[in-house]
This record gives sequence, structure tokens and C-alpha cells, in this order.
Amino acid sequence: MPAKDTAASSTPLSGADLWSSSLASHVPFLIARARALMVRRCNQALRPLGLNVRTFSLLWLTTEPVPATQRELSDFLDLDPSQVVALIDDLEAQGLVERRANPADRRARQTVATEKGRRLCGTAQAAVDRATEEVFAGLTKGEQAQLTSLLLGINRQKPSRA
Amino acid sequence: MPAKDTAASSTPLSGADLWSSSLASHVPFLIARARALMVRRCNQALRPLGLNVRTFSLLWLTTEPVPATQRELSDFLDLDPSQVVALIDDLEAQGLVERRANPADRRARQTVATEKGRRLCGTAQAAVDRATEEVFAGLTKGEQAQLTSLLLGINRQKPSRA
DNA sequence: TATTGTTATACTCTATAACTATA
DNA sequence: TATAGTTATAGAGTATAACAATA
Repeated sequence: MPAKDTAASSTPLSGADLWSSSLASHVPFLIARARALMVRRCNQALRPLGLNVRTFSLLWLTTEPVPATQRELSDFLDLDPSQVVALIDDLEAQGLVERRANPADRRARQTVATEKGRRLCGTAQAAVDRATEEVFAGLTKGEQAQLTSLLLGINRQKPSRA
Repeated sequence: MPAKDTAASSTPLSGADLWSSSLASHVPFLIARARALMVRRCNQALRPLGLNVRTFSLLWLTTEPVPATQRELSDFLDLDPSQVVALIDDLEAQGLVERRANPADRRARQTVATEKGRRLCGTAQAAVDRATEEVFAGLTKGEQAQLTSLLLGINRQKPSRA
């Protein structure tokens, strides 16, 4: 288990200070590590609700006013369409979302949250917010907003479809 | 395949603008998506060299002046010790690193890059830097530095061992 | 012919438990 | 007894290919 909360390990061993290594300020490494921390905490907070970060994100999107097609969801979430199928199956089996026929195009069905799904989404958002704050404990509110804006810059610069 | 470079898809379908949804500014989502983009590009750049982001990070650390134990490496990389074993096995099979006996504690062997490993690490760093710049195309150099500093704040606030 | 959703499959990553050899 | 490294195994996440229904 990667989360080391043993609070023991008093032995310095080799004394290598890896945080002073050059890798420690390498962004691909930092972003991967921060994401691992974040996802682990959030999944932990979501598990009692029967969700994880992926089903949670998907459920969230199905509460939006304009229902999206699965293709749009897969583009936005950066998941393969086949993965979206499995995630919606999961949510549908729990009665949290419904697949509705789209009169305009019978291929492109719309996925919409049920009333139960909307309620659970609200609860889940609160739980995830608490988990996020823990991970963000080292940053001020201003820094958190700054981080959000920078990450948006990375994510949006790559047009999902040009 | 999640990377949509089909350049076609002229149909707006439902017209749902998911980037204007509230999820789009949610940090756990943004950080996961940015990391997916980053890792995919970097792995693509590293594949011809026989590496991926995980073996690359590990190889990098073994070029540091003070050799770390596997326990220290697993703490720093936020990986389970058993995963580090497999990654080092991989690197060792390619002749990139060596496991050396530690005279002070025969349990705690030291993993050190070979000359071949050091050369490859340099090549890999250049390749990863190019890939990173692509992902960072939307950010100025100053913003990239800011992002690095903010991510360090998240990662370091959780002491690997208190 | 092209696209949406779907099924199937294989591969990587992550999580957990137990074992061994040293300390 | 406790720790470093290791083995084994199962589950989650990711990548690809192919197919049926619809456009």
C-alpha cells in the first residue's frame, strides 16, 4: 500500500534526500504524483457512496441541463467510447442515470441523471470537496485558484476536436 | 483510442458544451486529465528508448550521487515496494542499473545506474522535455514555473514519513 | 460510406497479503 | 520483533479491434 502512514520508520537508511534531486521539480513527475494523491483520497471518500472518481465525473456531467451523447462524454473525459459504455452501465445498474432515446438521431442516445442520481451527486460533491481540501492543505485559496487556471490552460489548449 | 486526432466529426450532435459545465473547473478532474495527456505524450516519446514514465523516473533517481534504497525510492515515487522490484528488474534486464550490496546493511541493497543507463537517461530527458513542451504549449514559461511550484506544494505537504 | 454505441480482448497500473533474509 | 526486499494474485485502468444499428 503506497500510502505510508505507518508513522514508524525511524531509520534514515542511506540518507538519500530524494526531494532535493532534480526529478523532484520535473513537472510530469509532479503532476503524476499529485494526481495519484488526489485520486486516492477522492476514491476513498467516494467508496461509501458506491462511486469512484470516474463514475462520479460522469454522473456529474449527466446532471447538466443539456444532455450529452456518449461520444461527447468520451471526448470530454478523455476516455475511449468503450470505457464510457461500461461506466454508464455501472451507473444505470444503480439507478443513478437513464439512457434516453434521442428523437433526432436514434444512434445518439442521451444519458441523464435520475432524481436519485442528482441527490447522490450532491452528496458526492461535498465528500470530494472535503477530500480535495485535505490534499490542498499546503496551498492558500488563491494558489488553488491559480492552479485551476493553469490546469485549464493545459487541458483546453488541446482541442478535443479541431 | 482516447486521443482524438480524427480531425473529422463536423456534427455538433447534441450541442452540449461540456467545457462550460461546472466539472470543467473542478481540480481533481483537471489534474487527472492533464496527467493523462502528459503521461500519454511522454510514454510515446519514451517508447522507442524502451522506457516509460515510471521506469524513466526510477532510472533518473539511480543517477543521483547518493544511492537510495528501494524503500526510499518507493516512498518518493509513491509506489508500493513490490512495484519497485518489478521496475528495477526491468531496468536491470536492460543493463541500465545494477543492484549493489550495501556493506552497512545487507538487506538494503543500493540501485545505481550503469554508464549505459546514464547515457540513456540523458537521451530520455531530452525526449521527455520535448514532449512536455508540447503539452505546455498553452502556458508561458512563467506559468510553467508557477505550476511546478504549486505542484511541489501539494506533493511535499504530505510528509513521506513524519 | 461514415458514425454511435457496443462487445471482446489484452495489456498496464494499482492494491494487498504473505514469505525470506537480515537486523 | 521489526524491516528490506521479494513473490503472488486480484482488481482497476487503458489501448485496440471489430461489429450491429443507424445515418
